[in-house]
Amino acid sequence: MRQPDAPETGPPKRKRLSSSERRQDFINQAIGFFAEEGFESSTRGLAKKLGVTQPLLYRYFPSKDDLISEVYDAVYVNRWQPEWEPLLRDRSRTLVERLNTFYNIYTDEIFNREWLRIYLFSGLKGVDINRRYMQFVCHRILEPIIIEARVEFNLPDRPTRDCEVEFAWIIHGGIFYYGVRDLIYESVLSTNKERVIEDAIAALIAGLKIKLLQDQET
Amino acid sequence: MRQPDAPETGPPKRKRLSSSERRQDFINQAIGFFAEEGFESSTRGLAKKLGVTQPLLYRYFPSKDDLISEVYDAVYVNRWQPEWEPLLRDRSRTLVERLNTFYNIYTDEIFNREWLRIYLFSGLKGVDINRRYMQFVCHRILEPIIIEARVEFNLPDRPTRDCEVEFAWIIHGGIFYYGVRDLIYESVLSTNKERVIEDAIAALIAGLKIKLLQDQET
DNA sequence: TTTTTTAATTATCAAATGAACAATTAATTT
DNA sequence: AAATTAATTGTTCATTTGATAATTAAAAAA
Repeated sequence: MRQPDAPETGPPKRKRLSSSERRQDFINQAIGFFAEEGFESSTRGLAKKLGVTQPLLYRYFPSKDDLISEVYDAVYVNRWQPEWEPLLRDRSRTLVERLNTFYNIYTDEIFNREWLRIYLFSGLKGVDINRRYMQFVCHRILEPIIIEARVEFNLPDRPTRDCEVEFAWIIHGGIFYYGVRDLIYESVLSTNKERVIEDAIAALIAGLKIKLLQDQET
Repeated sequence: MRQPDAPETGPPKRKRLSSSERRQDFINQAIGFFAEEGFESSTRGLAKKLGVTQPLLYRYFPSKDDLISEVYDAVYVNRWQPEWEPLLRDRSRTLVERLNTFYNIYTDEIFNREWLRIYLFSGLKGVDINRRYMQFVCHRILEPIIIEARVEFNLPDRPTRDCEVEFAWIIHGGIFYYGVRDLIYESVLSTNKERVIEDAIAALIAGLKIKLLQDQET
């Protein structure tokens, strides 16, 4: 039912954005929508959340899958900051400092409901981009850490070993899972992220030291 | 089209199982089905996998949600073996031995596609049983570990601190995430589970030792 | 055997979904 | 004021979904 005497303020008229603005807005909000509801959810539901009609979606994306692809890109590709990489290799600082700094800003970026849920949903869907992201983590984070650790401990350079990377994965995965417990499962005891990361990094470096020295002998 | 001259073998007539047999079979197979397809998947798809008609499901379960509840019970409740608990507290063995034994048999049970995917799906769905399971892990695994560690290091008994439990969660979560990477994401470097667990436990004990001694001072 | 019970099927319903299109309306630019 | 185009309304069509009612047939009881 219409408001009887709606004055100049008027009802919310249709907003007309430029084609590119609208498109970007769709992608941004689609992230939030699919993160909450899962990728199986309807385009009608999405349109409702967007505050537009469902046919409009098809003016901007040929199909639902195309929209989802753009969501993946926005989450996986566009959120990694290139300046994070040299940070790990900055030998003017101790390894502990570097790792703490890195994991704090890295988790500042990915520890939010949206990112984590998109990650988990896409992982369960078995999409390829998920596997590629894990390789990315391996090459851009874990292997550099091991190389830097070897320098820190004055050990000769050599390729990383699988079990060394797996150990780094244990800590990295533990930190990641802390974020999941905090923001998805909402069952975390201490919300002092910095402290948790500090302890995890300490265990990572201590563990790596032992492992790298062991591996040295063989 | 019917087979023209089907002999005595006959077409597969409807199989009539006892009520309880059929019901149990439904639950067992539903675990595998929902683990693969997610809980949003149709009861028709499930019935097809079961080799029965879809309405038959509703003779055994009032609704889809009721069936899903039974799936949760079968996965979360019925797979924990009570004999695992005293194992952690058996002080006739060193802590390293106990933890390695425990995590090897524990992961033997939960590291399979079914269990892990049900866990991840239900976590995203936000169902309560997931949170309850995490509390279970906390009280039955992590806190006992910390208490046993304090004994191992000859420290006086006292209640566990949140940040100690969180540290144990980091390692536990890292191990869990190793299983996810292996069986869900299928991107693991070393499939030597025992070795990975061994390294993780070593880091857990070493990390706990430092933490517990630190916490002692304050 | 005949009767009774009940497991399982067939046939459906009402609502929701996804893809797609035509015609219309209205905000912005020229 | 005219041209452009963003966005809406309205609709179609084929599928899919959770769920129910009525029917059929296999096994157990008489």
